[in-house]
Amino acid sequence: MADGRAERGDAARNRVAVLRATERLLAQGGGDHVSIDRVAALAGVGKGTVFRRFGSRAGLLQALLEERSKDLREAVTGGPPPLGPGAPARERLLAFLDGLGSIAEGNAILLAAHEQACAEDKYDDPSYRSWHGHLSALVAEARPELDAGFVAHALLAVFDGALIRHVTPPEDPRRFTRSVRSLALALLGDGAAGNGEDGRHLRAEVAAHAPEDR
Amino acid sequence: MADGRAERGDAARNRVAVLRATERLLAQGGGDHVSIDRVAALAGVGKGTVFRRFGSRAGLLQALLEERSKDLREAVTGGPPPLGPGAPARERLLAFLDGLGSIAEGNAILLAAHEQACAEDKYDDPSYRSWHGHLSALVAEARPELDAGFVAHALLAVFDGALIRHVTPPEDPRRFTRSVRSLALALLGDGAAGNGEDGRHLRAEVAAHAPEDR
DNA sequence: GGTTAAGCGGACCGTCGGTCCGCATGGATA
DNA sequence: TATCCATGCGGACCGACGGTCCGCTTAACC
Repeated sequence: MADGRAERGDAARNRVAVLRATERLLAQGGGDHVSIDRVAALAGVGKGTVFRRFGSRAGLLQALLEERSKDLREAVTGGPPPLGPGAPARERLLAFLDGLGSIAEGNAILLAAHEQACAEDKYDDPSYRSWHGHLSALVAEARPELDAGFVAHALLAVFDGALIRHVTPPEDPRRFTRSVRSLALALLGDGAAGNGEDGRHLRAEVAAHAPEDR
Repeated sequence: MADGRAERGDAARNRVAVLRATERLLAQGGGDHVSIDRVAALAGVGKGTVFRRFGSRAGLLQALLEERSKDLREAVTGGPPPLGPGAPARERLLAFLDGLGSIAEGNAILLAAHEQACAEDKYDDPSYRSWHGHLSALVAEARPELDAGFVAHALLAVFDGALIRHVTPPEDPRRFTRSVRSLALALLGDGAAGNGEDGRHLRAEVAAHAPEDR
């Protein structure tokens, strides 16, 4: 966006064709089933086109992932509380993890494929950096005595495609997100502000900072 | 071990040659620098031999990793406290994480290469299963109200080769292990002030999922 | 020395991610 | 509508990879 030149019509058409082909392949086979050759063939496009558009296999998967998490990103930066600014850090953090959990549960295979493709560069990926920045700011605010940066890495480390598949039984597809939430609660010291149902206990041991964001 | 047949002399010799070649390549280049062809060539051995011995690239790296963590495994199962049986769960857990941290810090590249090679099967790897079993038993004992299985996965998730390299500055090679320890302390509730005395609650918010993963 | 199963090696295979470059075309301009 | 060229296209091509196969060698036991 904001490029000097606008994207040409055929280019735009091809981009969505490639993206759609990728998700179809992802859905019908494992992550390693998605090779560039296959994607290109299914999209009815040359291989070179895929690389011109996305740079690499990792870039392609990244783009798809970004598309799937765009809503969350917007909600986090500019939406209403508790995801967006305005809510206490602790609540924002839990809400964010819930949101990320939903996405991750629905895209475990994509996630795994992306991790595989990124290999070492995963932590330099702008998308990862942004989640990490957000999370670690919230951790720093909610629990200043912790090493926020590392805790944020640790929380994100759990969003591993293969792990999600490993701990998700077919009959309980939301279990992963619940587990993440209870992990976060244990880390933050489970005060209040869980889900609405059992918010009866309230604990003020570690001062929860007043609502103030950023 | 305990095979019907003993290992033939040349086979044994070749096995160590391959292992040594692998670690030399690992040391002198990145994880992707270790291809089977190169390993075989450096070991002065045919490619087929490597596969006969180790089954796959993942198996080869696994074997090397196992060799590097053999001491820890023995210390954990049969050694003196606090690593071995006898110490309180909390202390054993911290000692174990320290031990694993040391290994991981010294083998981040190997670790990363192994993760890359294992891809999806990582969580079925016997070595992973064993660490996970140990950790989750300790967590269950130290903090019965937590979902021990998932917490154990979360703690292990942090031992990611690429992450370790990412958070380890050259001038402080032990930083990762310290971070892990403080993470664990936060999770277990840091009995910071007193030792056996732990000022925290014991809340029984139902966090107990079935202790079973798929 | 003879026998035989275990081990060996490297040619071979299919596939992959990625590059390259001659050709087609969208779309702004006149 | 005719011209023009940057942008984009496609698929042949490349080197490298993990893994297999099979005819030959050899260690170890009688």
